[in-house]
Amino acid sequence: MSVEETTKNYSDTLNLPRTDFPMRAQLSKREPEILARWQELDLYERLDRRNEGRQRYILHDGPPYANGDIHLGTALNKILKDVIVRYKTMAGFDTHYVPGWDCHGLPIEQRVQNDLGPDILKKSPLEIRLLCEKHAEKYIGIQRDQFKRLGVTGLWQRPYLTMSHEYEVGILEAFREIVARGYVYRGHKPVYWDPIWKTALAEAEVEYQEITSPSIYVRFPVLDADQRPWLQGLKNLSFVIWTTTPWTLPANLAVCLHPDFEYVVAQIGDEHIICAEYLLSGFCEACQLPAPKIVSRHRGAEFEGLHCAHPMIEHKQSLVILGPHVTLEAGTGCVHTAPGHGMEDYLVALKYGLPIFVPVDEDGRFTDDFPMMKGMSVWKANPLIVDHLKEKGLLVGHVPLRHQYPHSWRSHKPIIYRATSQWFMDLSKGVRDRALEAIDREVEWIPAWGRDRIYNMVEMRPEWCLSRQRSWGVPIPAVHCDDCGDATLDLAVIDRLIAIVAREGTNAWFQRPIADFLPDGWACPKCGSRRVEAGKDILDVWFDSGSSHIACLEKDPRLGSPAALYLEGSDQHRGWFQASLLIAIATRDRAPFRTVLTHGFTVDEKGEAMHKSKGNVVDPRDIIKEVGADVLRLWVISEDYRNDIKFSKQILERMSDAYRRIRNTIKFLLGNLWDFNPASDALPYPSLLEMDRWALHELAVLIDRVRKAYDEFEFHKIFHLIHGFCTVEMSAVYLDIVKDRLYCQGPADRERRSAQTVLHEVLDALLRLLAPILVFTTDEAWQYLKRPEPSVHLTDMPAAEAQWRSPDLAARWHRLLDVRSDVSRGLEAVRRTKQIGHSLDAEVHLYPHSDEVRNLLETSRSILDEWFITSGHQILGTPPAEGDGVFRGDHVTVRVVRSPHAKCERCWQHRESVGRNPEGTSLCARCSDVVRRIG
RNA sequence: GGGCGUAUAGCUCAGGUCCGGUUAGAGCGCACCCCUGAUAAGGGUGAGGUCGUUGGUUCGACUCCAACUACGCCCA
Repeated sequence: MSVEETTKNYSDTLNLPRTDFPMRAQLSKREPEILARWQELDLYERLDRRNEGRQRYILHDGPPYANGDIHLGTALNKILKDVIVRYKTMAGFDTHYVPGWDCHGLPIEQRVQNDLGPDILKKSPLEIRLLCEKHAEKYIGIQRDQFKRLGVTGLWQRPYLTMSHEYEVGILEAFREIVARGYVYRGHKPVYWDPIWKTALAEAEVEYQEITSPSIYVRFPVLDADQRPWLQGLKNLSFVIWTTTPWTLPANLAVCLHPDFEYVVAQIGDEHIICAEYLLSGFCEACQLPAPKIVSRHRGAEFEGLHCAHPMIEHKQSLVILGPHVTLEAGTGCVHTAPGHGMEDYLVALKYGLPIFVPVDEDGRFTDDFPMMKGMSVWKANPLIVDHLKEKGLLVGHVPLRHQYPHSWRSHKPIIYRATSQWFMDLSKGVRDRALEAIDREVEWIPAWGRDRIYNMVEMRPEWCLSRQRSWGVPIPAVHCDDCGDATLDLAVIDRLIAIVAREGTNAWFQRPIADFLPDGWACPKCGSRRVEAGKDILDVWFDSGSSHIACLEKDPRLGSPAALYLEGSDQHRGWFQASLLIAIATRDRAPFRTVLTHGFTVDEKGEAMHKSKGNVVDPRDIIKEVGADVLRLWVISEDYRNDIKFSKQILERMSDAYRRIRNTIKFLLGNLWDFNPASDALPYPSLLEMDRWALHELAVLIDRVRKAYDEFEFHKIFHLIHGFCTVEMSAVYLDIVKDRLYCQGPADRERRSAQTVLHEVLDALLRLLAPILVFTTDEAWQYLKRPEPSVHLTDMPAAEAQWRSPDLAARWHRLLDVRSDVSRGLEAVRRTKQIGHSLDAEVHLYPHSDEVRNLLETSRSILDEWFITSGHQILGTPPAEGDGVFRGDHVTVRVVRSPHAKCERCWQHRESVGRNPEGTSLCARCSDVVRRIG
């Protein structure tokens, strides 16, 4: 018999690991198979049924927009939600996760319009709406498949859609309640306006092109200089403003100054002008004025309340006001303010209670409100206005300017800013204040700074403009009078609409005659006319999604509002969280969520945002194809999502490494449990070897910490805890050590069963703890455990047994780990000299540095060889000098020598007993005994 | 320009927080070594950080203060 064959034979007597659980994951191939199995199992239904009746924990899904494929950020968001939902489910809650989609809105309408091209002219709003609906349906299907592929579980067959009839009813009910409470009013607001198409445009529909505009400096003569002692006696005193849109001057109502800037009164010839000091010289140069002489300096705030003569309209005045939006980048620091034609002008006008004056009609022509040029287009009026100013001596300078100016994406012609009639939600009648109160009293914000963020936003935001001049959305059921032009919101009309929408959807508003929605004999409340038509405006889509707590949560008896948790990106402090909060406050007088959790944004390795133009966009589908959804999920939880979440090639490689390590640990555990039946083979806790009880203590610590991290949404800690446990406590220490017992002892020996008992507990806990994260891998492994539950997802979170926790045991074994580290370093030093290879070739002489360590070692003698994986040890007295196999560690000095004994061919330990057995084999006493017993 | 954040080894994270004080930790990766009975695995040792920058307070700051820079989100 050759040596090789002998070795092989002894190999056969070992209990080597056995499992078909593959080392290589091949997730991109295996995951779809597991998904199919879940489908067959009806896993979601089983889970959902199991949950029914338990305490609720409702994570309410913020609906993604039903347009395009999912991106990395969407994937991250859904994975985070899924981890929470799955954890809470396994922790004993009824989670009933209903995903949703946001279906209405401009992006889809725009896509449809683009596809239609010029044909759009021939389409009615209703036809456009049908195309939009189709588009949304298509992408809901696409995204749903992509989410499922990520392993996200939920009620995919019955999601909530903001365009469903049921949901639309909910939106209208919310709107009705807000109308009923008197929070909706008609007001004005400037919008981008295309005078060619006579239509409002959204920001996204505006493109910028370079044009030449008249750039003029205009005097606003001060009428009441005598009100300020420091202005008295100054001749020809005026503010000077700068504008590139002379046509907005007729609509001027104010001159706006920055309260904190330094302004000067400057003398130029026989006149005095007021402008920001910083801009004085530049402006004089531009207007080719002689050098000014500074008369006095004042803060902007000191001019507030003065009046100027209106430059275009006789007997009209312009008020001097203050605003923080004034800049020193160009002009004079005195800003011509026309609230009907500029967003900032509008906002500052609201503060001062100025009217929103719009002397321009939908064709871009002046109205009766500016009789001088009535009927003339603003573009034609521009030069005439400049001439007029020159005649009146108000023009200080005129310098044509090339600059970027907004154009319509449809007509490609310059557009104007123009205030139009809109519906608003009134925040001033208590809604804002109650919302602020709720932010502090009713909601936990995670991270805590989310509170400051949304609080400031709600506090500072303008009134909510609810109306949009689009087709794809929920109609605002206003009735417009043909005679007086008044628009009315009538609860009876809304109720009729709601009843019809429940059956037909909101298309009804666009296709049925208005009479269907009017109570008998309905007439315009203002003029009594019966000639009326349906309003064409739709609701802001934020109102759609912001109604979800009514349209989704309140409608489903399994859900209910408020929800336990909303979880979205931090952009939603302005978006969904705020819309939801305002609607809930305005209709239910409370917040719709108890906790709001936010995550950051996915960025590239440099921490920069992902943009198509930058070419750093990552498609989650590519990652899934390359490494699988479980690795992607592992990445999601490994990063602290409260900050920005970085993604890079390197990070993904590290994640794949980490995944492999976890997978291999699972494989090793499975491999050593092939002949272990927990019911009959597990040892009771008191019968376990001490080292094994220590391992259980470590497991208990892991379980406690991981569960705490789950409960506190600190997922990245879970990654580090579990990965560290697999790598350090298990692979590097416990599993490495326990291999001897597992392989070499008799299959049913106490030493082996004790270790297996622990391995089984570890594997069981590990799979459950990881189940919400590695949803595929843990379930794949679970099948090899042959448990009654067909899926790990139908089990509960593990809980550590109280008796496992033993701080005394832990303290003792942590000291032993310290010594082990010294021994390892000593072994390594000798290994470098090639005197030993495997640590089993060595015997270690230990010289403790303290009585405490000596005592520790003396009382641990029976396990020291196993613990160090060496062949023999001695505990000795005075440490020798360092050098030649002697290493001075932190706790012991170690001398490493080659074991003088022969090597057991079975367990590879060097033992005095090797060969001293009746059979005459080159085995140690332990192994010859085992071999004899197993025959 | 405003509001809210972030900035510790190549990567992912700890920590020191409120009471500033000896050599700032872990895992991964990397280098080198060992093993070949977890094997496209496993073990060991080791090298990596002026804790974003600059000032200030202090006997002493990564930790306190200020300014700045970069990056992110939301506004303007």
